[in-house]
Amino acid sequence: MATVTHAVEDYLKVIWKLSHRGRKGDRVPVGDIAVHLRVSAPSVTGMVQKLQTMGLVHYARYDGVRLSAKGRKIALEIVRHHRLWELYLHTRLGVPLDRVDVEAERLEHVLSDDMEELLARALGDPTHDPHGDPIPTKAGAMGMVRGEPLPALALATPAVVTHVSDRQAEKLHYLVTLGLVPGARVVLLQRAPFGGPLTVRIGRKRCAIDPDLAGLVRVSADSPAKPRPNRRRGL
Amino acid sequence: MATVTHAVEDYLKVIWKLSHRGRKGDRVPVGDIAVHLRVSAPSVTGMVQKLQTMGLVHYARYDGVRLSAKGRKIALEIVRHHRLWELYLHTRLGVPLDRVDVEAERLEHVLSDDMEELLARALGDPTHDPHGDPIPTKAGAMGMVRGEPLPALALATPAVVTHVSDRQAEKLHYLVTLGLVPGARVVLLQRAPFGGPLTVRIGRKRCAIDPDLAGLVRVSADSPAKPRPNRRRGL
DNA sequence: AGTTTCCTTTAGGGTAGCCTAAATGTCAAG
DNA sequence: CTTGACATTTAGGCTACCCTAAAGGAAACT
Repeated sequence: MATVTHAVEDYLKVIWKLSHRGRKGDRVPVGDIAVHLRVSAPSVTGMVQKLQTMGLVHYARYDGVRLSAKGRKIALEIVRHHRLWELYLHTRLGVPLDRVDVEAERLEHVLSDDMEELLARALGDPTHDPHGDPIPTKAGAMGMVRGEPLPALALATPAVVTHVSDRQAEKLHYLVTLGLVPGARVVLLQRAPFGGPLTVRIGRKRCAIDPDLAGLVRVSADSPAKPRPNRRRGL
Repeated sequence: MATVTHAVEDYLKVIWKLSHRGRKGDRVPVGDIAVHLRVSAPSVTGMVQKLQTMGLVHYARYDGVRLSAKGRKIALEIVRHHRLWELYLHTRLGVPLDRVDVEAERLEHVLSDDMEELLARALGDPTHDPHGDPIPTKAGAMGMVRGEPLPALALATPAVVTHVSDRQAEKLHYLVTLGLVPGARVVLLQRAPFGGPLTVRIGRKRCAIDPDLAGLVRVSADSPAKPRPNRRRGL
């Protein structure tokens, strides 16, 4: 079996991510992979063919890519690494929420099994990363993203942020400056008509926010049962 | 200027290390580099030529390699990364002393300036790594290895281990099992004649140890001024 | 069906870093 | 000063990953 290089890991992770957007089954278009990896389409075709000979993906010309069981296992390992590092960087080193992704991107490829175990233990075998995304277990099982989209929250109901999407870096950065991070207490005060802005109380500040942007945030009505760890201030 | 790849960093680090053994000035033989990087000699020649065109080393055929100022700066950065990670892994994650090197070997290449700063701060801007090796400052200044070789210690004088060489992995492992790690309290009880074994009290255990092996350990007569952090047990 | 448009793939190249085999330089001992 | 032992370099090749330009398929509109 050929070696699983960093590049291979990157491809598998991206394929895994994209296959969860449920467009055409779980078949991922080659072009999408190219965009997300910032690589040319021919490069992707080439690598995907290689991944197939390695038994990591299923692939037919002009018909998208699908992870094999073996490929998915590796992808989940990488995701686990990534999210463990994110949590670690955020809670232990104080790396700001909107920067952990970039750092973890490089660290994820560099984590031995021993270290993974120590890292997970030091963090108390966590189930979610600092964005609220679930961390796959070593066996490959994975929880759900918790909560409902902030725009769907009932008015005047105290809630806690459970998840902030990290898909778009700049938007995430803005949400962080608003204080809209996992663990924050929020109340939806008002919904302007015609898809207008939401008025939200975040902590003790109040602000208006576009519903599309707010859609990147998930909240859970205030059951203070699960106070997730989210110590330390940002940089 | 060409990119500083991981491989380039590895070469510079090894050249830096080897140039400190003071054999022929600071000119490092190509062959030694090959041995230490577990790479063929021709590969080294090729890379060294490339490093020269990058202005990172001085090099003349058949006459060894010397770091340029630019090369040394990069090498010291990598050493700083390496030793910061070692200290972090050991004190914060409980990675055993005889394994931190391997892990840090990969992590050293993956540390942004921001992260380096956070890491150093989280550790209290330390001056020495868990083996007792000095950590270069960001500016490139570096302290000394402290203490004297254990075999040179005066008899019956309480002392503290300040440094354990990590050059030979198996020997280090053995020293760790003896408890001969930085911070440990030792007393040299007896020196057998004709280069025979030393009898040493380590903590409250007593053991006999070959003087060559003991030479890998440095100690400082017991001034309890600097109790270096060395928390957590091993794996 | 014909044609346009938008993927996607093939063809052909490039760089980085490693290798082995063969040639060449250095140095010391006869 | 020659020769043998050993270190080093040159020559030629391989793999991994990326690229651009051009060819090929699929799907949608006329």
